[in-house]
Amino acid sequence: MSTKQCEDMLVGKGVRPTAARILVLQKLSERTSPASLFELEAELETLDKSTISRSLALLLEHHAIHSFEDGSGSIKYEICQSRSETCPVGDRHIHFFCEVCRKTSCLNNIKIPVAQLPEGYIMDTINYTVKGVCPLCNKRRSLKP
Amino acid sequence: MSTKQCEDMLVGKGVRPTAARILVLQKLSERTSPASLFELEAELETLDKSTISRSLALLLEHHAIHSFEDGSGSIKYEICQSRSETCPVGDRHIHFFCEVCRKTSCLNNIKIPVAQLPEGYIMDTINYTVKGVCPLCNKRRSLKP
DNA sequence: AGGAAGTTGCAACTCGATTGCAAACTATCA
DNA sequence: TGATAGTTTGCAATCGAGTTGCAACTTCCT
Repeated sequence: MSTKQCEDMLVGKGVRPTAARILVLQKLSERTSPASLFELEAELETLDKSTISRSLALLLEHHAIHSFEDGSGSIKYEICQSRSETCPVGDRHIHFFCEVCRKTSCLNNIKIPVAQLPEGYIMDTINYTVKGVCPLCNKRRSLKP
Repeated sequence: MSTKQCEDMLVGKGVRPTAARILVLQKLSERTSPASLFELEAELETLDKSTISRSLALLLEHHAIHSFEDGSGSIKYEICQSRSETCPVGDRHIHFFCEVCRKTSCLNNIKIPVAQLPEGYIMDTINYTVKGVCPLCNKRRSLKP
């Protein structure tokens, strides 16, 4: 997304579009896989870790981004694809965490299966993350055993 | 489970049944909801945090227990229900994390929906955790708004 | 019994993330 | 324009979960 688009998205979500927030959102929009705070820090050299952390918290609060744990030990962040105010959980895709290369990827074509909860439970979001071995590592493995 | 049963389970999984490991496994077997390292430490006063941590790592390795992230910031552990060597992911239940009381509970009747992965991906395990508001907190909320 | 291997507790450390605080910036209004 | 209140940012310190190095202890085997 362009800087302008990011700015517009922030305003649309009710967030004051500061330089730092635009940079964080734009970086997330450019990526093809979810990013951790650490990765964002490395890719946004001009911003401090704490500034990125606070920006992410604000973007999360205003539903401009999602977060989830993939088992890597750090929380992953991803821009919210849906432009609607409430991003329906059933529209969201699942993630795959490779235990060999420790990379998380989006399985964009596979949507999160939404379970029917018992009476009384209110669903906010679902973390559906598959752990295993990705095709690349799988191939690498079978070549040199 | 009795001490003897825990010991047998450890031996069956190929783990030397030391006092610490039996205590950790037994504590997990007694609980109705998953426990964090911190909780286990509090409930097992005679054992050191590091001993519990190492025991959990070993039990995980030998598939006597499962672990998953619920978004609380700490990893949760749960005894493996299935007595079979490989605990099939489709037999496992989903979890619910309440964002109000920050407690994780098992939804024993709801099994993890298993997605079909694209060619080349090897599935090891799935983390399916729903976040939201539990019935108790929901009720409490509606009483005093 | 004696020695090797495995296990445990303590303290120190690692790592991801957050917080307190002061400086810098922004918006608003006189 | 300049004063001022409110917001945002960067730095350093801190937090909290978890792991590791090491020495003491236990278990196992002959």
